[in-house]
Amino acid sequence: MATGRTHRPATRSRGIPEATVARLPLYLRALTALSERSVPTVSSEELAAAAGVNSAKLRKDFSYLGSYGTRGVGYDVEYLVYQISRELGLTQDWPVVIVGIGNLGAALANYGGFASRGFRVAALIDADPAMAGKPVAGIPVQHTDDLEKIIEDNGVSIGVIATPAGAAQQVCDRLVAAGVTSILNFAPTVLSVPDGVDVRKVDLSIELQILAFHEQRKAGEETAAGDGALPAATAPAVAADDSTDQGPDGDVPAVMPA
Amino acid sequence: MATGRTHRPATRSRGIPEATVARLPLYLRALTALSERSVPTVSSEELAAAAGVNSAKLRKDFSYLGSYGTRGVGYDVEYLVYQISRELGLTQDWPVVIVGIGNLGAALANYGGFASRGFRVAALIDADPAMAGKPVAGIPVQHTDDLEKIIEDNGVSIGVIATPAGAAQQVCDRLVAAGVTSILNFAPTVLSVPDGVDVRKVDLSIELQILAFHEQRKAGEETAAGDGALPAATAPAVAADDSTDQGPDGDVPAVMPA
DNA sequence: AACTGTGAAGATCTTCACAGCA
DNA sequence: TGCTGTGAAGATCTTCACAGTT
Repeated sequence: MATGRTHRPATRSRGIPEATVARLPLYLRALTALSERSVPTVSSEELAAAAGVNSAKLRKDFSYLGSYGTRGVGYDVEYLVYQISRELGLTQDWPVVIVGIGNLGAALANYGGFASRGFRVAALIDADPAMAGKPVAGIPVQHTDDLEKIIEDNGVSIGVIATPAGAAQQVCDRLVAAGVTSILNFAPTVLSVPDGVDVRKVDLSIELQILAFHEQRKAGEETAAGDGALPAATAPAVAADDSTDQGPDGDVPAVMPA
Repeated sequence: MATGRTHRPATRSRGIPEATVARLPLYLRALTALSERSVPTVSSEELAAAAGVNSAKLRKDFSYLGSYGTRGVGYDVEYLVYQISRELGLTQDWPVVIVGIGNLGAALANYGGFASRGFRVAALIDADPAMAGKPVAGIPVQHTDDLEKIIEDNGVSIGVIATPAGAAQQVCDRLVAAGVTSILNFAPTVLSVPDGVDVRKVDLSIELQILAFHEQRKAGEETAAGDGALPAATAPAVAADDSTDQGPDGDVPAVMPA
């Protein structure tokens, strides 16, 4: 979605596949955990298991970043953490604004992992005058009227939209006009943005619908395949593949923000 | 991720591509909006624009469901809404439990769109004894001790995990053991599940990291490509493609649920 | 004339399998 | 010997372009 947009001929050299980029955060998390346990090196097999992907895929992914491993040994954990962080642009600080401080917006503001890795909540913005000044997660909520000024003053380039669907496009337009070039959209709307602006969407409704689809199919198979014959595998296996399919929503925004 | 899992030889006939399934909710939402405006028919071109995808893709997607359109005319909105709903399994009611009623869990419980389309919050579960009995979104929170009973009594097959990362796998195991076969995971953990159980993950941290990657690249291009020559397109264009890349997280769960 | 449905080409992504280095 | 890095095969997904239908 919106992300993989190839503005320009899609650079050949710096060309890290979008699917790979989407997995780098996973690897980074697994590596961070290893780092905290002071594990010095990991093999592609071990790391792949921790990240829930297959080892060939992981090696191929890393090959796009360069040759950071050592044959016969594996990868140096600290070194990889640094390289991936750098590649993802996490060695710098990204000020983020959250627009729409309702249930979800407040939950996001309280999200601990935010600050943990390169991101900092620079401001909370809401259209409700009654919210203005009220602190959420220790940060005073500001009114939408000042959106442009806030974006500019803080040099914000990443915005999170957690408003109701109806307000999303308008908020998006203002964010973009003010200089934001990356948007994480929690409202169940398809946002229109100029070329060069990336949009990613997160939607509870869509996810549930996709699960329902598979759930329904399972129910059907039971009857058709006749359960009983071929007990089917039940041994625990790593599930998380690489979510190459997630999709946006379908109805109302995840929680009705202010 | 976990979803596209092809248990069994991957049925040939009923084989709707995973990428298509992920887009059906998008189409459904666009169609529902048209239906509310009493629009009788739409062309693939119009619907595609509303859903933020390209029309050829939409037509191909629909072709997997059957031939529901009329050449020279388009698609009957009501009919398509029904067909897609049926395909997604939304013509039946899916009881859902949310485990971990912290900031995020509460926000999810309050999510209006939940009930709107086939889903019903059957129960809220939290490990904090102090939460027990307290109503959230009008539903009394129940203690984790009763998890199995709740799942069985309500015939729940879809569970939402909004606990801290540390508790996720354990909760997942219990949900699965009690009969849940589809899980929506908001905790930043790779869940291990038996074959046949679908897991989808939603992670704020991952999404932001992916945006940061592209954001960083944009900054680099500016300098390299030398802005000035070739002003580049700036005309608003539909952004939302089809989120075929979303990924799971990387650090802490979206908001620290109880 | 307008628009769907789809074979075929193209682009991406995944997985295999093994050469090559430590 | 152990494990990475990667060409090549395979699987999916996307887009084209046009035949077919109303």
